[in-house]
Amino acid sequence: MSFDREQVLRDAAALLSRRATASMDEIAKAAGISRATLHRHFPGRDALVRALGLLGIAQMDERLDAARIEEGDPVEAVRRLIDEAMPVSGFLAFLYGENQLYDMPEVNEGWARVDERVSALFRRGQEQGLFRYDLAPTWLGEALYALIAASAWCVQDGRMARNDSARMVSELMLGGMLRSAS
Amino acid sequence: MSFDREQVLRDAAALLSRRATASMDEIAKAAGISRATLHRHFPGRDALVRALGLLGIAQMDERLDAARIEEGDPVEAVRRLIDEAMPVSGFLAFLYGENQLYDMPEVNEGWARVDERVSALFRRGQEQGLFRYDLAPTWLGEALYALIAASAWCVQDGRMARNDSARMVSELMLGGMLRSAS
Amino acid sequence: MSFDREQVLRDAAALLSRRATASMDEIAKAAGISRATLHRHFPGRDALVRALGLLGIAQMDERLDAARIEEGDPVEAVRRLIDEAMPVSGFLAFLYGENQLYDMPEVNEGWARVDERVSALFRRGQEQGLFRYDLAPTWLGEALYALIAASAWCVQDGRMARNDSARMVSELMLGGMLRSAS
Amino acid sequence: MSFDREQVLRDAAALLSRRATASMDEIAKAAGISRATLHRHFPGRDALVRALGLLGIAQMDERLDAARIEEGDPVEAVRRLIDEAMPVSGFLAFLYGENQLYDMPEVNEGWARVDERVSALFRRGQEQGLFRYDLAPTWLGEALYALIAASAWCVQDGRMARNDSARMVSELMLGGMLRSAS
DNA sequence: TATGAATGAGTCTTCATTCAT
DNA sequence: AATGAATGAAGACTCATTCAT
Repeated sequence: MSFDREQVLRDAAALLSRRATASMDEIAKAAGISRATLHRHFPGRDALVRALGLLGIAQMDERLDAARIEEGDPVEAVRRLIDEAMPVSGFLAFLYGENQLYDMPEVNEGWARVDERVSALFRRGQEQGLFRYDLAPTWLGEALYALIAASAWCVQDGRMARNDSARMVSELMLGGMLRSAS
Repeated sequence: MSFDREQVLRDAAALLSRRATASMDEIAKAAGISRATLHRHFPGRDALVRALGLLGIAQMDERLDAARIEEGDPVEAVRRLIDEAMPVSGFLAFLYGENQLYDMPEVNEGWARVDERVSALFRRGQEQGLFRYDLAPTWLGEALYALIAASAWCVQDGRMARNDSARMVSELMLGGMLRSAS
Repeated sequence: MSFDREQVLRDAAALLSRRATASMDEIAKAAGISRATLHRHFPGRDALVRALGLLGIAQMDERLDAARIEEGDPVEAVRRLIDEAMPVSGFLAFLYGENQLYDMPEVNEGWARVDERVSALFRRGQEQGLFRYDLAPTWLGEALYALIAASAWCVQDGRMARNDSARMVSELMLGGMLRSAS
Repeated sequence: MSFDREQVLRDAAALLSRRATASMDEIAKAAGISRATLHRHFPGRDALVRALGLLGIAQMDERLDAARIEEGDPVEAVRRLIDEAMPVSGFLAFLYGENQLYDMPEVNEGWARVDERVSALFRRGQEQGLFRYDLAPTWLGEALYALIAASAWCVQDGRMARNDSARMVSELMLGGMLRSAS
């Protein structure tokens, strides 16, 4: 069985974002490989966590690029952002929840860059008079990550269809739950 | 220094909801007592987690009662729910994130009851034509918990004023981030 | 250095029969392995004590078989019993002194079986008019275990030659200390 | 309830000779007093063990005096020794089994003195041609302590009548278990 | 003197990690 | 690359001990 680094990391992120206390043994099992192999490729738990952080950030950067969030209508940009981010929601959930990452400067910086890009989008929407002024861009960012993570867990647990998740997040973020005014 | 069980649990919930891997030592320090004292009152980590789960559920039940979420205008009921829940948002964040609780039947049942009350409110809002039909009550519940937890963390980290948090969650849930809706 | 389960148990029995309060660390050191390795093979102190009890009983059963204590002249049977038991005297001393074993049904039953075989030998000797009637089989059994344990400790402490120990016990049990009896 | 130091020590010796791992709590309960009281009178577990050792030795010295083991017929002296020692058999069992005592010089010396007096008796018996030459005085001493301890436990467990115990030990030591020659 | 709270110290236990096969 | 053994390091837990009531 060949070793698929990205798949292993995906499985690890999915597990760790739900159970931060998972042992290396459980992680290896979840990824379908042996402890020793896991250790060979990621020498130490810290190395694994770092790799998860770095890959997660790289993925997010790619997705933000693909979504061209700096361009066009902010509302549509938010939709594209969510659509693009959803396939890597497992990594985002991990990044959002894992506090150990705070001790890793490189990861921290990378995440700050990602977060800044997202915040900039929200600011741009506010400046164009499209987004509410009374919700801080920082909070909108946090809320977005929280909702994407929540939807990822719902999908994982079978409480939501994978194909619905992007819309569930987009609609709530953009329109709220009220039927009213629209 | 006298031992305040509820305060200890509050501190423990705040810490554990952020770092599920926190050691008993860290928890004790966060609560300002010694490891041994923590163990005397909660014999074993499981006991502590269980106590946290049970207290969190009891608190939520109280708050749902206080908010009278089964009564009146669903929109106002949601606002009251969020207002009331915010003071115990630390416990809610813990309940939302701690997967070990799944192994404790009593806690599980309690949480299911709380969750059902919340879902019922969302269903009621939909039946009255006030809430959108295309967002499942289950998802709205998850989103609500996720946003409350996120706001609790923002407050903890000093990125949001405590007094703003309820409004931040309410507005996003009810109105979404778009200005146009008003 | 390869792991020899029986040797580890032998060392543990020798130590625990003398110092019931010995820590797992001391036991591991006495066996020439690390604490962690000891724990890997015997997960928890109870498991170690149980294993010691079960092995001790199995050894005694074997030795009673080998000594054919149910056959032939009771006096000779007692001599054979002592001769055979001496090589496992460390385990017998452990079984004799360790009261934690009382909480382990399987060990308890095994020991009761061993004890019954020994008592039966003493009863048989009495019935054949060879052993004194005024010393109860139960007491003779206790005395035998106590003397074997005592001799094991004397050998351990270098106060008695290993090769003498069986005779020391046999002679005292059978003939008493008086010279006149001969 | 007045505090009876000797009674407390007697109870403690009885418990500790059987369960060396007994906690201070259990010891206090066995003696019918509170932990704090036990600690007031014996500041620390070591102090308690030391007090037990010293009292046990003092008792034995008294009993050896009372038995006048240095005088008269060695056989009768052995009988008197056993008769006198039996009431303090609990302490003797403790002294015999407790290895922690080896670290206490005063106790060690005291015990050496007691042991020497007992050994001297056995030597005297051999010199007078009454005791067997092939059983070393050291071994006879060990055997005597072991049998007295064993009988104490049998009495404690209800497997032997208190009034029989001295005879059970004397007869076995002096005459052995054989009916034959006498 | 008894009781219950609090804690430092030390033991028990687990886990990440390495190594040999 | 997989497996099982071995272990240091770290966390969980218990107990002796002190203190306040």
